[in-house]
Amino acid sequence: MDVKTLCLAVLFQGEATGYEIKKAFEEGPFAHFQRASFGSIYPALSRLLADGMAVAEAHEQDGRPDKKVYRLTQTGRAAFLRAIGQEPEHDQFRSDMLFLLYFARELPPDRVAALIDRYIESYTSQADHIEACRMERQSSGAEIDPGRWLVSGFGVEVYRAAADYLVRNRGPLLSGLSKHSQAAE
Amino acid sequence: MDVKTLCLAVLFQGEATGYEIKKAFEEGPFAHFQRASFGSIYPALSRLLADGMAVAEAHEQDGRPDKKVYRLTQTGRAAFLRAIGQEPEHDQFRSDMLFLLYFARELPPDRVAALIDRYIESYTSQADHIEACRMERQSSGAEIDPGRWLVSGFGVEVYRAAADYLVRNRGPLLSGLSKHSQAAE
DNA sequence: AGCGGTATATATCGGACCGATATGATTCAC
DNA sequence: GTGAATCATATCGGTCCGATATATACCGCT
Repeated sequence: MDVKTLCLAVLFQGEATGYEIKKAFEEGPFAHFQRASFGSIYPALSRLLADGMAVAEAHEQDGRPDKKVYRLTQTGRAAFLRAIGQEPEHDQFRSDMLFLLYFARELPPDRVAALIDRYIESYTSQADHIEACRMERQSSGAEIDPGRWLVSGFGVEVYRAAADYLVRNRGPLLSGLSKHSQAAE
Repeated sequence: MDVKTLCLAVLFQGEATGYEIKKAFEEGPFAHFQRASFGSIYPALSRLLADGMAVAEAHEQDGRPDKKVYRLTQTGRAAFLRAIGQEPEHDQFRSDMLFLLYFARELPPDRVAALIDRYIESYTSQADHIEACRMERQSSGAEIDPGRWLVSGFGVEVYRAAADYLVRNRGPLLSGLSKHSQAAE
C-alpha cells in the first residue's frame, strides 16, 4: 500500500491533519502493520489536494503554526474504495532480531541473552498494550467493529506467540551455544 | 540492516554471486525476515569491492554471461562482525491483509472470506516449508547450529499462530459482518 | 522442429520512501 | 526557570524497490 492510499485510509475515518495522520501510524490503529513518515505524508497530502480527493481547511492557531485539516471529497472516498479493491501485496516481516540471532555463534553469549530478554519484553508489552485497548473498547459499551476486532486480536495472538517461543527457547539456545564453544576448544 | 551488511552476511557464510545473494533473500535462509533487491545488491557489491571488503573472481561460463564470484577479505569479515555488534532496529511487520481486514465492513463479505482463506493457506504453507527444512537438516546428521535452529523454529511457531488465529476467527468475523449489515438495513 | 516459459546472470534507472533536520511556539514537570 | 516533550508543517539527501534491458540455455508441450 502506498502512502497516498494510507492517507486516504486515515481520512476515510474522519478529518485529520498531517501530524495526526503520522500518529495513526505511530501509536494509532495502524501502528502495528503499516507505517508512513512525514517525508512521504506531506507530499501525498499535496497530491490528494491537487487530484481533488481532499480539501484542506486552515485553522489559524493561537501561537502555533497554522493547522491544515484535511477532509475527503466524494472523489477521495471513491478512490479509497477502489484502492482496497486491488490485490494486496504479500505480508512481510522484517526482523533484525532474527538476523542477529541467526549469527548467535559469532556474538558474546551474554549479548545474545540480553538481546532475547529485550525482545521478550518488547513483544510482551506490545501484546499487553493492544489487549488493554481491546478491553477498554469492549467495556465502553460502544458498538464493536468486527474487522477492527479481528485485527487487534491477531496482534495480541502473534505477539504472545513470539514472546512465548523466546521464553521457551532462551535456555536451550544458550546451553547449545556454550556446548559448541566447549567443543571448539 | 542496510543492504551492504546483508551482503556481508551472505558472503560471511561462503563465496557467492550477486544472483545467489538475491536467492538467499528469496528462498534461502534469510527469506522470511530480511530482503534485498538486485537494484541494491549490485551497487552494494561494487561498494564492497571498492572498500576492499571483498574480492571478485570472474568465471567465464559456457554461453551464459560471465559469473562474478565474490569472496570476503579479512577486512570484510571484520566489518561484518563490527556491524552485528551495532544496536538492531525495531522489528517491523507490514501487512496488507490486516489493513484490508481493518476495513472489512467496506468490502463484499465473499471477498473478505476469500482473503482470509488465501492468507491461511499462505501462512500454513510457509510454516510447512520451514518445518520440512528443519526436519531435513535434523535427520541429515550434520551438526545443528543453535542460532539458526532457534530462528527457523520462531518462523514455524509464529506462522502457525497466525494461521490458527485466522481459522478460529474466520467464522465470527463473517457472522459479525452480516449481523452489522442487517442492523444497518 | 519450434514455441514459450523458466532459470541463470549482470546491470541500470526512475520513483517511492525514510530519517534527519529546520523552524518555532506552548505546556508541563522538576 | 530550565529543559523536555508536544504540536505542527515542510524539505532534502540518500537508500532501496520494481521494472526493465540484455543474453543464453534448458525443459516441456504440441
